[in-house]
Amino acid sequence: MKRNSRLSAVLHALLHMAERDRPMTSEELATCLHTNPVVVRRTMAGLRETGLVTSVRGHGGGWTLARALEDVSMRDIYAALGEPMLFQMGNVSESPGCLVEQAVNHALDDAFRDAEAMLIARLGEVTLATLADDFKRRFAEHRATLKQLG
Amino acid sequence: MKRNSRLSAVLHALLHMAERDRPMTSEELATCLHTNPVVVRRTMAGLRETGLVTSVRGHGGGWTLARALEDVSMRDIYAALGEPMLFQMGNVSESPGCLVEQAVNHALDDAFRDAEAMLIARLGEVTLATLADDFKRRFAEHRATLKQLG
DNA sequence: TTTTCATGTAATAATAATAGTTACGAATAG
DNA sequence: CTATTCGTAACTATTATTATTACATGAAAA
Repeated sequence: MKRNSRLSAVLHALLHMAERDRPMTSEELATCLHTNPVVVRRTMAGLRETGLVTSVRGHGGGWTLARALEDVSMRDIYAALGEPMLFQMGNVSESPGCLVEQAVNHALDDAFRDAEAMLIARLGEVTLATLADDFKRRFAEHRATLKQLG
Repeated sequence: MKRNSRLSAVLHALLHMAERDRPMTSEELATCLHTNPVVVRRTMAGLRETGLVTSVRGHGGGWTLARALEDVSMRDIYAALGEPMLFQMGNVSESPGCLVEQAVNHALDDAFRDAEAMLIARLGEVTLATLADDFKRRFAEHRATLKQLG
C-alpha cells in the first residue's frame, strides 16, 4: 500500500485550487507544494477517478475542484487516495505458525484497528469548508498583526 | 525517529524469554524472529537501558526478562523503544509560511494526536501476562484440535 | 495548420529508511 | 586458555518513496 504523506499535500492543493476561479496547472501546484509537476499529476489522477477534481489539457487547462467545499471531507480524500495504511507497522498478520506470535498479533491488531476507526471517523468530521474557514480566520489574524506593527 | 515494526517483534521475543528459565542467546532469538543476532542485540540493548531485560556475556549468557509479566505493559515496551512514530506521516509541522498549510496541519495534527493518545492508552491496558495467557489458551486449543484429529 | 501549452504515462534515477552482514573487541564460564 | 556470547562500528543490501526525463496526446491560439 501507498504512503500517507500525501494526505496533507492533497488538502493543501485542493484548498489552493478552491481559492481560484480558473484551473491551476500541475506546475503551479508543484511550486505550491514544493514538489514536481509529474508527482502532482500522478496524485491528482487518483482524485479524478473518484470525481473530486477534473483536469483539462492544453492551453488554459489544469486542475479544478469538482465538488463544493462542504461536500468533501478529509475522509473522502483519504478514501480517494486508496485508503493508504495509516500506521507504521507492516501488517503484522504474517507467519501464522507461532502461537506466541498469533497472540501478539491479535492484541496489536485489535488496538490498531480501533485507533484507525476513530481516526477515520474524525477525518469524516472535517470538510474542506472547515479548513477554508480556518484559513480565512488565520488570514484575518495575520493582517491584523501586520496592521498593528505599522 | 525509528520505525515501529519492532514492537511486535519485541513482544514476541519477550514472551519466548518468559517461557524459559535460562537466558536466551541472541542467536536463538534471531532464529525465533526470523532475523539476525546483531539486530536482536541492537534492539534489546534499548530495552536493557530501561530495565526491562538484562544481558549476560560469555558462556551460558544471553538475555533474560527482568520484570514480572504483570508489570510490563505494551506501552512500557513502546516507551522503551523510544516512543517511535506510530503514524505514516512525516511530521506535518514544516514550512510555517503558508497559512493554508497551517490550517491543514492544525486539523490533521489534532486528529492524529487524539488517535495516538487513544492507542497508547490502549497499549497500557495489555500486559505481557495478558498475552501469555492468550498464548496458553491458544496452545490448549491447538492440542485439543490435534487430539480430535487422531 | 502550425505552434504552444498542458496533461498522461512509462521508464529510469535519486534518496532515504530499514534491515542485514561482517568483523573484531570484551567479558565470562569451564 | 579456550569456547561462548554480548557490544559495537562499519559497511552492504533491500525497499519504498519521490524526483526526473522523455515523449505522446489533446486543446486552444496565432
